[in-house]
Amino acid sequence: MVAKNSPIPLPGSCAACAVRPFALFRVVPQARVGEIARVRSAVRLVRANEAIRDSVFTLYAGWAFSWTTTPDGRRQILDFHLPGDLVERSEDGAEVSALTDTSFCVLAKDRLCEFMGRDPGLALSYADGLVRDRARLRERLTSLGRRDAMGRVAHLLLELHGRLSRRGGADRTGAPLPLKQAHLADALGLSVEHANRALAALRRDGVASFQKGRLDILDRTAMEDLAGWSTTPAQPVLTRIGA
Amino acid sequence: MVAKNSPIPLPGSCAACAVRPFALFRVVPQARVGEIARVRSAVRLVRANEAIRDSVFTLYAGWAFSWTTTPDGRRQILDFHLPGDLVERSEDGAEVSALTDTSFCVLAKDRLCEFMGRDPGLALSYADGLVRDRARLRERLTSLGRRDAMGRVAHLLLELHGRLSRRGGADRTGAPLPLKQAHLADALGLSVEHANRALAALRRDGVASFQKGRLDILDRTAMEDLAGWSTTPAQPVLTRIGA
DNA sequence: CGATACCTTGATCGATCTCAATGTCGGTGG
DNA sequence: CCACCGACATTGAGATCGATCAAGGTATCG
Repeated sequence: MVAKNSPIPLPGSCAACAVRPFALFRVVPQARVGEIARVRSAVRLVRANEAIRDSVFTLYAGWAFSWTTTPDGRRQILDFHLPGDLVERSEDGAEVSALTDTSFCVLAKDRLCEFMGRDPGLALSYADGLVRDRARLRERLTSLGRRDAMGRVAHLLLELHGRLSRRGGADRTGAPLPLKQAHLADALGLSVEHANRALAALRRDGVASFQKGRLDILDRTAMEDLAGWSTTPAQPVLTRIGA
Repeated sequence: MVAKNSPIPLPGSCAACAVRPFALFRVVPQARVGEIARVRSAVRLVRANEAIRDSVFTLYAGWAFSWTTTPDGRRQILDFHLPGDLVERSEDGAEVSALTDTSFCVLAKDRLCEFMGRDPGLALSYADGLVRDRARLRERLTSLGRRDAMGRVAHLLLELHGRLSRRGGADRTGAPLPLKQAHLADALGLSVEHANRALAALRRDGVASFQKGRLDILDRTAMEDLAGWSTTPAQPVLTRIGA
């Protein structure tokens, strides 16, 4: 509700887009950027905690997340979305909400489909994103199925750190993470209280500290160990497109 | 190890393939089946419980499953694969094993990539499969995060029943499921003993019975209720290809 | 008949949830 | 400037669900 002055940058020209190297359209050569612009149907800004109603968009700035609720009203966070991510809503009953203030490019479904139907490289880029989503979900499933609270928390923190690193949004020892403990809890199938205790334990053991929106990795080895971190960084086997 | 006479059919000509309507290549018109045949690099038969080493294949007969283990040796089943499913190995550290005796067509990665790079419809068909995988994983994640043992079991049984139905492998009231209780447990993050108790409870309450490789849905409504079943059947938003 | 794989049951233990406070901090209105 | 408020984080105690450990039971197969 609070308006505050918006520090959130809005996406500008596709040609100079800062997140394109990480986004769906990274495979489109500079000479054909015009075709991208025609797929973009709107630019939008959504404030933290607001729902996002557009069904396909590329996040430009800020974080978002997808979630569902069970009939008894408990929330499960399905994935976090970072700048550059292609997000699709209502693939199922899932909702998408802004975690921080966000800005993004809304894509026209039909025009995107048409573009992909004409450009196999783009379709494969789309598939590549899906393969990554799947890999992430599989890791998370393993967390919820077979890791204890500390392991789950450590694993998610490492995952987010890694994703940020790849985009240049983190240094080796830490990163800003705009999450609340409730987000961690709802992503990991824990109660807020227990998530809190797990974080406290990580801090107590000198493994990692996550406070005031900042993650600090104090002992990477211990953390990977706790998380059962797979050294293999999930290589897509079929979507070896250019980038 | 036991040889038995193999009741497992081997895939034959692509043109007459019985599972193609559900498989990646469903989008290739009959006139161009020849191109499919060139992607197939081998036909294989793998016995129940054996590992599958091929990295990309279309399952033709039997069931398979993907799984990982945590460093402490606990198994997490990531997904079950049914006839027609495209399966990729080693996208991460995950293994694939035959659940029953299986037969499948091994695909040559490079030739498949080349085909998809030439035929956007095929690439989109690939993406479509990934979207479905993702939807399934999200449902499962919700199960492990927010549903209790009975809910998880009910949900997975309904999911498998639905997938079989769509292929004509089930009737409204039940279906053959070649799983052991250990598979349910490892897919759902439960101990075998507790999975057993959950199944017993479902039977006791007249909801569903899963015994000797057969699922019987006794009270569909109660079961969906327990499972927190989402009525929305996960519609892909971007991959509206022909089939 | 024994062996093996799978299912079932019981008793106990422990991780995590729930419920109920308390603490902290930034912002806001007086 | 101060008192208050709301959002979030933290802590404690007790209740629970599901894990573990330990036996049996059952069926199939050689």
